[in-house]
Amino acid sequence: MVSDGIDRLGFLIHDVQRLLRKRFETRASGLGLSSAQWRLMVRVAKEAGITQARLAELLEIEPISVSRLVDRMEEGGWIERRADAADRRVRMIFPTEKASAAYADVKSLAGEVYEESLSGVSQEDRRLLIRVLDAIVQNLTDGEASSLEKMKSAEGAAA
Amino acid sequence: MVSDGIDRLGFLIHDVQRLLRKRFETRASGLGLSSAQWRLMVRVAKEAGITQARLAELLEIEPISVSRLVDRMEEGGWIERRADAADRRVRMIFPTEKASAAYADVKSLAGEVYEESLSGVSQEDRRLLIRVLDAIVQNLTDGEASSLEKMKSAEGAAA
DNA sequence: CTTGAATAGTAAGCACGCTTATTATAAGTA
DNA sequence: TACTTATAATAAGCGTGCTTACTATTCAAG
Repeated sequence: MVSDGIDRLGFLIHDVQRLLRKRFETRASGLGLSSAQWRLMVRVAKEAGITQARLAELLEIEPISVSRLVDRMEEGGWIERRADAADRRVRMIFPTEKASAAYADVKSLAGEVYEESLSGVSQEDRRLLIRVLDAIVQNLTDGEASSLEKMKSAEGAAA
Repeated sequence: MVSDGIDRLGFLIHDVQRLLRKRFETRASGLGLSSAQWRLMVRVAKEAGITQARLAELLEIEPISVSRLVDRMEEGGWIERRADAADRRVRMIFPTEKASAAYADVKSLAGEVYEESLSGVSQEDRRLLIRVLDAIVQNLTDGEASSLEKMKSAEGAAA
């Protein structure tokens, strides 16, 4: 009950995240693509022309973090910013040729890392792992992420 | 096979780690203790007088990262550095009164966060989660961490 | 004892997250 | 139309990780 290991959950998740990131970045070091940059690249690949504000929402990081990540990715030649004719505040993000060419390779590289990390784990246990991780995300997201808006409306009505 | 969700493992682990850290730090914000500082504090609580070099090994971060983490924790009044009479290179780390007093509270706070995150997950699934995460750490650690030393010996013999 | 390698700690500077504040533009309203 | 508020992006500066490079000290060989 006390020794079910749940008290190690935080440290364990921290370790797994660190090791996965390290191994991915070691593999991708030839490309010069970090895991944060890869996460953003996936979104841009799915929706070319996406705005930075939308990227911030999807990646659940702050707009300023997107801004600087995009800076470095633009320098690295992975994406490019273009102006939006309809809204001059907006910078639309497009993948470069280089990004489109590398996409499939990086994706399979990520797949290899996952495969290595799950060596010896049964298909059934893998499915359960994903299911439980999804549940954790749900539990920690409920009443946090989307309730920000609700809070604002509620408080706003009182003020 | 393709849709077992394993291709989301990296993003999922990343999200879980981020959400756990965020919730912990929100709860602990009154204390002014970050999750990185908490990880270090646990080690110091278990072994008062531990050296920074040993902390770097245990936390699996670089000595320079420990150095600056310890700087901030010293400023925060959580730990103190003391000289080692036997080895003047060494700075021994001790918890302060404040740290000792807060330890149990922070530990139970962490427990609450884990409990919230696992709401609705059966005891059996929790045990399996921990087991699989341990397996991943094993898989990603093998031939990396401890082989550093072996590499050095091997290369050293050739040079 | 002296020389050279190893070890403990730190400095400088970068990546990627944050908070807080600012600028430019759009959109809503009196 | 003019004023106010909201939105998109960025700037400045901090926390926590990294690499690379440095100092101080200890240890191992000779």
